[in-house]
Amino acid sequence: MNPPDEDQRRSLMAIPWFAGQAPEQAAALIKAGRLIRRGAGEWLHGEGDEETGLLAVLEGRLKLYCQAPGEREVMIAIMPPGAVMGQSATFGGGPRLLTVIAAADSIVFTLSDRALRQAAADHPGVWRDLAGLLYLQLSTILQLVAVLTALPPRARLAARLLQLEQNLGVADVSQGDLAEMVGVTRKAINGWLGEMARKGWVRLGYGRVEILKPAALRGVVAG
Amino acid sequence: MNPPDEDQRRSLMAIPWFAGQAPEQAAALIKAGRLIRRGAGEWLHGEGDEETGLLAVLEGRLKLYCQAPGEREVMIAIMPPGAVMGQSATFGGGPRLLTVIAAADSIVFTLSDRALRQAAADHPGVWRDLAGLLYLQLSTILQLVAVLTALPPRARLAARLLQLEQNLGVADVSQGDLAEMVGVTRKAINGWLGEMARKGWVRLGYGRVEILKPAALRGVVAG
DNA sequence: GACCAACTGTAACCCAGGTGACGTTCCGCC
DNA sequence: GGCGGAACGTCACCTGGGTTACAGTTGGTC
Repeated sequence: MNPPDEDQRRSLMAIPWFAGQAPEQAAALIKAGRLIRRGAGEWLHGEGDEETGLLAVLEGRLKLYCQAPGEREVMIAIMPPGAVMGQSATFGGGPRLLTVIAAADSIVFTLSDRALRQAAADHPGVWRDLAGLLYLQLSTILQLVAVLTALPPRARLAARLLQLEQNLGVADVSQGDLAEMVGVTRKAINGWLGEMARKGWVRLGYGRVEILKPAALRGVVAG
Repeated sequence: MNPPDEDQRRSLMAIPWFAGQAPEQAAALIKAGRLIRRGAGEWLHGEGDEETGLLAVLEGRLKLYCQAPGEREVMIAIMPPGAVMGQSATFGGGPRLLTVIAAADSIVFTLSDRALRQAAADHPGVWRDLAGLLYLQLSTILQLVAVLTALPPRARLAARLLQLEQNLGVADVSQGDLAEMVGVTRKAINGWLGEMARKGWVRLGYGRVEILKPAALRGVVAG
């Protein structure tokens, strides 16, 4: 719950979304925000924080859960360091839409909507960049929707793996989490990953999947 | 391609998103926009228009298609009159993300990002309302993602029907379109709708589904 | 070093839904 | 009033993945 120190400011400035802004504006935003720490498995907010605003992962990893009808919660994404998210937990008066849980010990930069508005008073460009961020998120999720409706399960798995590795070569996910995200059972995931491993496309680890042949996965996605 | 006339301005002002804004601001936005007409089946843009901005349906009905990997296009939503959408067809340099096609003869209000920025110069509140709109869309699509990953196919169908009827009691969709949105074959849709019809939950028509017992559908969604 | 929790591998059975193809009914247009 | 295209209803076969339950591993913790 502290303002970022010098080191952390530098890390934040390196995040693409901030890096793309006018330097003074980014600095102002960073100054207005707060850092919070969460241990693995901890719930992100809930202490009366404003629940609408921005979220940026500095260290660790956040799991995003979304409320589905019938008491279910689905994990829809995992945010790695550097990811930025515009969030509005309560909008339109409905129940909480998004639940954010730390998957590992994490340091997260948060910026409430109020702080955002204040910063925007001095730097009107904030609004444009916020809109840009939201547009970007919209396209990401839209893409997700397309994948979910159009692709058969195995292709969905491949798409998810590619999305999770993000050129890192490794996706840090358990097969159980993958199953939840893809919307199938862990058994199915396990079987398909086994196939892929036999073909030499991936190497399986404990809570991780190493992608050896991304091109092959892309082939599966394309059908 | 004309500015809205008096009547149409009134219709636009009645759309919730505009209605929620400061009247002068909404008026300025409406004045800055353009109306376009499209016949059923026509492609919405493509004549070199700016492709980022706002879209509001005045009359008719728009189908939203999203590009999925492997040359596939999935219909993800149908916009009824009154729906507003922030769109950014090309963002991040990728290929076209969203394709908009008129499902019936339609009149659509469009507002380019440039016009939006100009209007925002006089009425800074525009940005806040735009962000609000985008947040709202984000939650809608997020909800869609949750439904798609967590729910079994029949529940997805029920959820879609409820979403499409919007308290009108009738969903104007063909079974083929439903199939595409739910991500199953038309045959499956046909069977399930048949079941529901036998139970008296819905009445089937040509290119339409009349919802008689929304509560029963909600039950299916909840599982 | 021992323990516990989380994660991974696997089995037999079953049913939902996909495939591909066909005839029929409905709507709008000429 | 007839025609063409779109939407609906149905068939037989078959694969894929769900279900449930258990055993073997890994890694972190005390």
